[in-house]
Amino acid sequence: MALCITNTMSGKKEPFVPLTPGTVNMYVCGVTVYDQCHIGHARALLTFDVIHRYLRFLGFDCRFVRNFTDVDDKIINRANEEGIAPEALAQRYINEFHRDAAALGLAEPTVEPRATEHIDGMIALIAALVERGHAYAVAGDVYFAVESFPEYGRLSSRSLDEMTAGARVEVDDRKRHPMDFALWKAGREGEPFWDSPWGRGRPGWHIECSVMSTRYLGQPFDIHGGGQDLVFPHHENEIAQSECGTGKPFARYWIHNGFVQLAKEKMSKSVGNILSIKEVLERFDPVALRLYMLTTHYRNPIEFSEEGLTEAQRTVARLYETASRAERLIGPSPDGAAESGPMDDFRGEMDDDFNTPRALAVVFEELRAVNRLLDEGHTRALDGRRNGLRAMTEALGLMQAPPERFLEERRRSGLARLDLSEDEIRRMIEERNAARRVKDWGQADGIRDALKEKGVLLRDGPSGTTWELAE
RNA sequence: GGCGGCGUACCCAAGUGGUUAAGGGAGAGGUCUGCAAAACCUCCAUGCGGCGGUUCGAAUCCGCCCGCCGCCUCCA
Repeated sequence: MALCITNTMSGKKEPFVPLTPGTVNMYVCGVTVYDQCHIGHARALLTFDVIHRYLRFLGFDCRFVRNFTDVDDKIINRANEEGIAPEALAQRYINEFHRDAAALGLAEPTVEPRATEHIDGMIALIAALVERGHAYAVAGDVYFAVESFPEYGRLSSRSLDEMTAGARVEVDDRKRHPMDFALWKAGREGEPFWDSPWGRGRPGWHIECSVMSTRYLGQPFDIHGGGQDLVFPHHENEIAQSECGTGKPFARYWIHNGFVQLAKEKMSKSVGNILSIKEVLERFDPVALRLYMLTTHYRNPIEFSEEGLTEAQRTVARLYETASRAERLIGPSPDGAAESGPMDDFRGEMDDDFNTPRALAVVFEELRAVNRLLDEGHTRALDGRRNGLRAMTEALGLMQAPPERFLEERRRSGLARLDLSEDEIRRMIEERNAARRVKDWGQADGIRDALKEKGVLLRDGPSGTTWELAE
């Protein structure tokens, strides 16, 4: 089965055929850098990280561009409030973004362009639009004339009439049509500006993505992605600008991820229910967050759930413990050949519009199979299955560190939150094992309970007693 | 008002016309263990918001109703 993708443009699942065999060009709208990223951003980031990883897993040479929008009204307003330069504010949040991205374990994009580095390209595209009669200048502003593009509204499947009827559209006499949008904004005092044929000013919101995507990927390119909320107006406007400016089609497959909800509600500033990535990662493992996100299909809404994250945390430990057990028994061989049956199943599910919930079902079945073989000490059969499990979890970005190192790190960071040292735990385990040797079960169980009270769980195995932290 | 999505077991969540409705968690029983824990094994929805309809056959298609959510304004 070949890869199929639900294309927002058609609303249907379509076989994915890249423009150039073996290569995928993908652009994903990044963030406007004026504030901390929240878990809604995390979902979009993780969704496209998994898509990116999976495309590479399939062997595609995947060129992945994710931008920063670093000139915008919100940035200017926020910078003014803080009394600092917009550039400084943007840089601060670009730095913050990079920290979050690293914490989330995102694979690096091929290019990470900034809007302010592409002003020339934007001016050129706007000039082309004016020349072709798709845009008009009014007192230093330049607007896109939506009526000049019959296809306008196709992505979001609505017509200009539907958009205007009863919609909350601001009245602006300078616009020819209420839905016309700004390509270029005349500069005001105290704002960043660039010289242009229409005077000093700055770009409108959508033009930067039209320019940066095609600058690095050509036009048309294969995949354009982003959050569901960008379908209209952002992506609709990008299409209008790019197709009218060049006369060529823009992006071929449109992918949009669903929202993160908080208490059944969309997370938004106005509701005041924002949860930053940082806050969440202070309490939950990034891999657990990733796993949790993947348990719901990327197009569906997902509820932020403490219970769900805690459960995911447990599952991540299970995954790494099994991988670690296997390494101890048969050694590491992450590049070894994988058992083909389960891998085919996994690919079949992922090929079906990146159906991660089903792909995870395969992962869990393999996890059980590997544990069974481990229990039986069946080393010969183990190798292929273990390699397969490893390959699947790596393709999803769930396994990014050697298992033992991950578990060690997890213990260390968890321990930092308890008033207990590793030595102390070892000492108590020693004490308990001494009691066990003389069959003083009361004393042994007492020590175990005391540790459990502190959040340390003991496990007696044939090769001694190990411990782990409760979630 | 216009456009779109969702409602599946105690919880999360796939499945969108056809043998037994994935998977995870919880729960029950079992193997192992001094007892636990972990791991493994077994069980756990004749039913998929409700009511009609189409069909040999529907969670899956159609209609109506109920409930929830998103977009139409900055938003991942």
